[in-house]
Amino acid sequence: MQTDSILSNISKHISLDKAEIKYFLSLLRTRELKKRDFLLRAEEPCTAINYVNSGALRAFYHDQSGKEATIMFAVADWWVTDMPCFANQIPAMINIEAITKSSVLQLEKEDIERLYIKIPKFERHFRILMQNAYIREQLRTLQNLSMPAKARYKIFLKKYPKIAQQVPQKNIASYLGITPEFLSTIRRVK
Amino acid sequence: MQTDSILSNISKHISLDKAEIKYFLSLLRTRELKKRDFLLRAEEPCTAINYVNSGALRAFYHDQSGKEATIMFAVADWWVTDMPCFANQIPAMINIEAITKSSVLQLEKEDIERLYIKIPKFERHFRILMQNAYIREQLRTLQNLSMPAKARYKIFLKKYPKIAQQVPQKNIASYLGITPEFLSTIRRVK
DNA sequence: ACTTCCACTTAAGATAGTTTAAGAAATCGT
DNA sequence: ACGATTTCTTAAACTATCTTAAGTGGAAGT
Repeated sequence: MQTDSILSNISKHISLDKAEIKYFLSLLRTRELKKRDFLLRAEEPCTAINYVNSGALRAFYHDQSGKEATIMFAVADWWVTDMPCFANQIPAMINIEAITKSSVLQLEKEDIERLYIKIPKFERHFRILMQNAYIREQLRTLQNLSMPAKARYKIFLKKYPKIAQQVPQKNIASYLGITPEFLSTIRRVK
Repeated sequence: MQTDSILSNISKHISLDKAEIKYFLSLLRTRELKKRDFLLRAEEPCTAINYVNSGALRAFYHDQSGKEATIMFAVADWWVTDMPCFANQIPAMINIEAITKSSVLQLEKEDIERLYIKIPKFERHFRILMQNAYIREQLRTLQNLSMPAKARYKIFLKKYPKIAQQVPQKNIASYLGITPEFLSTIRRVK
């Protein structure tokens, strides 16, 4: 199991001794995904939170009319799940699909709850992760409300240049909340 | 100082003994706001996180062109701050204004950091708050991307009926990301 | 090598939301 | 209780973004 990356992710916020590291790692399970495999499908139970070791994934919502809204991309060193459904143990609303061959480490809901009890420091780690996720989402809301699509696209390119190269245009369009056709016209006129 | 409400807010997630309660309360400072007073102004340092005892507040962003985007409302039993700026100790981007006469309890950044060290259980409390805030924002993003204004308005009314009654229409419009005029036409046709 | 499929582009017509302006209704200060 | 301000509504003209449709090029499958 590839564990260097996740341990360095965690050591950004808390420090663990050998026994704690061993216990933590014992809770993880590797999941390998080929391009276009689903890590999670809507309607299924969402039981795990996932750390991305390598590759790129996309979390998206499929509305009644079949239109897709991309909630987030996740590349190496990101955590991803359907948080509303993971937290409340209800069926997933969103899908998570591998855009490229990917490798993730999964931590099950029951195990993370045990982890919080056994090693309370992890509350801090995930408090900081949740705080950062909240901050990111809030800034995104702010941009969605106050900026036209073109400005949002430029910010996206600046903020996530790697992702912009790894994923198809139509996914970026659905992240920005516009159609692929309209993204195309935005791109035409620099 | 009114403390019943905040203690019951905290006891939803963690339990404190007498000494811990005493210490926690010693860190709080009451702030009374008249209607239209600002709890925080853009550009100023954002040093505190605020718990709303009573009243109603609105957090909003003012873009270059002077257009307002309402980030969130906060009524009794909500926590509010400019989280990006609070977390990173940079000048505030948003304003927080009292919509009605309000009373809040403030917890300073340095104090909350001390609190995390002295009573680590609070990491859990704020982990859950941050997680809920993240979930709320993510659902909002999803709605902003995949629904027209009218559907978003209906959801807003359903989710926050109290707020809908307490705040002016134009604020709701700026929360939804539309003009007050357009909100008016949406409301006309039930 | 050929076919099929999918991503991306372009363009025309349709719709959701904005802007401007004006009047009506509610609220505020004195 | 009054006038002054602010909020809400209505309507017309305008703009951003969507829908549909058609065409191009590249990737994948056989």
